[in-house]
Amino acid sequence: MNPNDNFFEKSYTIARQIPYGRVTSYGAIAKYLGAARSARMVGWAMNASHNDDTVPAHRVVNKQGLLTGKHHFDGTNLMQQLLESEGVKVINNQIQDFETIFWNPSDELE
DNA sequence: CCCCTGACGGGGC
DNA sequence: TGCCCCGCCAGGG
Repeated sequence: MNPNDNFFEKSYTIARQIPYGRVTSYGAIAKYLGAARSARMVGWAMNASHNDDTVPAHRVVNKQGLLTGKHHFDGTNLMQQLLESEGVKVINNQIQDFETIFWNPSDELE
């Protein structure tokens, strides 16, 4: 990855590699980027990615598997709908079998 | 320029 | 196990 890319771009690069039907967390991305304590910035990056439809921001949730960012999508549960359309079960903002579908960039990427 | 907030997470107690 | 506090850093008031 190009080290000259800014934090936002790096976050997008990782997010774009999340496989269909899988999810990861803000912290996992931050950690992979070498900024484990800046998970909030990843959230900020996702917020700024609203214009960029190539970034699957709905596949990024918090470490518990909660859809904490659903309020930032259009409508009330667009984020949940997007996930469910990929086969991800969501009940009361909580992703089911979270540990099973969790995709860790630190494990899958180099 | 200072203060507060936020799609988070870890560590302390 | 759970609550609370603190670091992180970009933006807005």
